[in-house]
Amino acid sequence: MSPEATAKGELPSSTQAAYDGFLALWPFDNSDSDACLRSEDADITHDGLFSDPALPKGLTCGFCRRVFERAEELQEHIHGHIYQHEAALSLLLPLDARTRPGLLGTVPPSRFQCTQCPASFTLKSNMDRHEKTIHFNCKKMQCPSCAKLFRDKTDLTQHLVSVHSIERAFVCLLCGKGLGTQKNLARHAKVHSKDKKYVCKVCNRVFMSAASVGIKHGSRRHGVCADCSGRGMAGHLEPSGAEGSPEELYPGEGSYMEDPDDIKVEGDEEMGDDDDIKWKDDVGMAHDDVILDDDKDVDSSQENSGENDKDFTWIS
DNA sequence: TGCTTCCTGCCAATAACG
DNA sequence: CGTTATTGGCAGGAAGCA
Repeated sequence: MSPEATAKGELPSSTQAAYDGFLALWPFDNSDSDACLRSEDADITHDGLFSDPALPKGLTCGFCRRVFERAEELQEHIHGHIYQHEAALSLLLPLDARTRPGLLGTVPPSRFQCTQCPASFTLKSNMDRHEKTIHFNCKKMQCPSCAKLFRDKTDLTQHLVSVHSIERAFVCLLCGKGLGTQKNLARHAKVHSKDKKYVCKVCNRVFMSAASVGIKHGSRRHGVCADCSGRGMAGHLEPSGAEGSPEELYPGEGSYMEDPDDIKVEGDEEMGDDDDIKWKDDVGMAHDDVILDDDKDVDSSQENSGENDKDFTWIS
């Protein structure tokens, strides 16, 4: 994250990720089938919360729809919601973002904030799109085969090709496998390319896909595999076990590094065939699986041992 | 300026494999 | 059955166009 970007108030990727996580906690209401009209129908209270016109006004919680008999009870109840959300956000956001004024209450300059949730966007049109699709559940493109709704033509086309079409227009030149979309072909190509593997910076295990690095939410952002980020973390901690969370162990921008200079496993030529890949010996993992053999790997692993907390080992 | 479209990355679900 | 690879869908950024 450049200072310029910081000065502009843009969110670091980790912060945006925290935002994403927070959005999952935000009480979206997509239940209204006629939600495209909702922006006109719905009332926004002074707290910025939805008040459903169909429910008794002023006595219904905009978060959970609980109905109260007295306004004071409702007010106290809503404050509880707000406290919960702010507490959750304070845990999700990096320290600098927590302390930076404006993040919880307003948008950074040059960004457009959604009127219904804390999300902000670089373009107003993107914000409008967000509000329509997320808050008003307005998706115009419908699949003629399964009636599933999509945001735009591209998503629908991708769905049609990948789900309903037998034809696989995009063929892998290396294995002949056909894929429905260019995106899937590009992703499939990584299977053959040895220059795109993902290595956990704690245990150095190599994964074929980014999704496999951290199945569990969040761990991938720190370049730590699911094992090391959560349940399996204890095995890789210092005996003192002082610092517990992956966030504490691997702070920073939250994004993985993609710097070939930091790669210590000598990816391309060292790995040879995929079958040659094995687990690192020094982490005590199962040896049935693949690992980067080669003395160089061991050496570089040792070199890297003291800087595990520096960068995500991202082979590219 | 607003809308549409494409590109991209992420996550969850599922298939494949040992 | 556990782990890894693959896939489909979602959503934000940004370019193109009227």
